[in-house]
Amino acid sequence: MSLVSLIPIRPGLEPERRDAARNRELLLRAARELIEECGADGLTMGTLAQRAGVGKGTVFRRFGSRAGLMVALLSDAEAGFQGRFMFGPPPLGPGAPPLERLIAFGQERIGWVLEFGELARAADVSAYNRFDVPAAVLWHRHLEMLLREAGVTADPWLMATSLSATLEPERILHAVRVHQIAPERLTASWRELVSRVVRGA
Amino acid sequence: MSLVSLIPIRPGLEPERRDAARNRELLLRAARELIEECGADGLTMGTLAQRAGVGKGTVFRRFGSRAGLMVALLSDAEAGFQGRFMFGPPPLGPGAPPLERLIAFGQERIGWVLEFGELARAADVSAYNRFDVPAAVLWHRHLEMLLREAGVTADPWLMATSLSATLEPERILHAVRVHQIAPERLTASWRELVSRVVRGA
DNA sequence: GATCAAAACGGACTGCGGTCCGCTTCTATT
DNA sequence: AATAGAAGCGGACCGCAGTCCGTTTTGATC
Repeated sequence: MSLVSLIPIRPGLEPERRDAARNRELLLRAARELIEECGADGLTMGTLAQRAGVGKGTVFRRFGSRAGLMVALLSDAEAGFQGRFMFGPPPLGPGAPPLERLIAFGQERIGWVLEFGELARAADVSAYNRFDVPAAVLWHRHLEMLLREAGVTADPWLMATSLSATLEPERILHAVRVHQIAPERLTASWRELVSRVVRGA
Repeated sequence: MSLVSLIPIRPGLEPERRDAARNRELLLRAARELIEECGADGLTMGTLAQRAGVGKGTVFRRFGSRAGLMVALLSDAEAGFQGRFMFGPPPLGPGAPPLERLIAFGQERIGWVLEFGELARAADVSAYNRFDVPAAVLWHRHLEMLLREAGVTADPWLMATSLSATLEPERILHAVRVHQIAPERLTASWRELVSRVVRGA
């Protein structure tokens, strides 16, 4: 049972009852407040319901799960990132050579993780379909495309998978927080990695 | 608070009271039975305690957490794997050129994941310190050493991290089970990846 | 404005992982 | 054999994510 299919994604076109819309706003606002106060890990669904003044069932009806809530909260940050690497100025956006774009992608993503990583981690939690969340699929496709453009013919799909794995929030946060790795060192290593993968093409 | 420090690891030398030893055996046996019957995801700590005929507190005293139990159950499989890549015959063990050993390591590990992956996934679960579990640290060090031997001077520690990320059970199982990727394709891609990383040295 | 089915609501409820702490069992010491 | 205190035990207990289902709200239709 796919997580995605359970969450009522709102493309903004289908009808939504007024009480539903009002409660969505109440919940998102309350969630942001609570995360501000207690951190993403400190947010519980019960507290959220209470703070928003709705029942717990309503929270789950809206977001499907705790992870779903986090995904919803992340969507702004994700949309910004997606916009930049798809339509923004080079070297992140189109226009630069693919290797440059790959390097910039990793650099940007590492910065993004450092800013929104805790949320992203909370959105990750569970099972397999973590990799099938729309945003993850998009990033993966983007990397795969850049690899192809850069002339990598050896299974770009799996290569993109490996590169994605390197950029996972869990690992990056662990490196920075536990092993005190400086972000610049992360980006330098990413540059090395993609350079070698592409150069070997 | 490190997970490791909470789990009473038994190097076999410290004393262990007879009742404790007996209960450890009861619990491990019961756990294997339950996993046989319900799968690793279907094992609950309460059921385990009941089946073993001990209290729930005892289970947690022994293994610290659900993840700790899974680690204990994995230890045999892990020990075998560790022995092979550290002391076994080439190309996995010492004697072969580092690139060969890197390739063999990934291949072996992919096979290992396909066999014990579900357990490993259950042992992973939680937080940051997932990467600081002894076995993970050992693998990481091994990869780092091989990279150094192969002449990779650009931040072998972080390169080893990227390679480890590629071999994570979650991703491999996802690729195989959801995306129907054949194991041979995984190993081929791994070979490409390490070859490029090393060749770029 | 009355009607009605569908949608949304809310909070009691379940099952889980994990903790706590008073009680029991061991073992080292004499 | 007696004893003392450390190590281990067990199950009631807690907080959490997620479910269920009787009740309420909504808005389209007449």
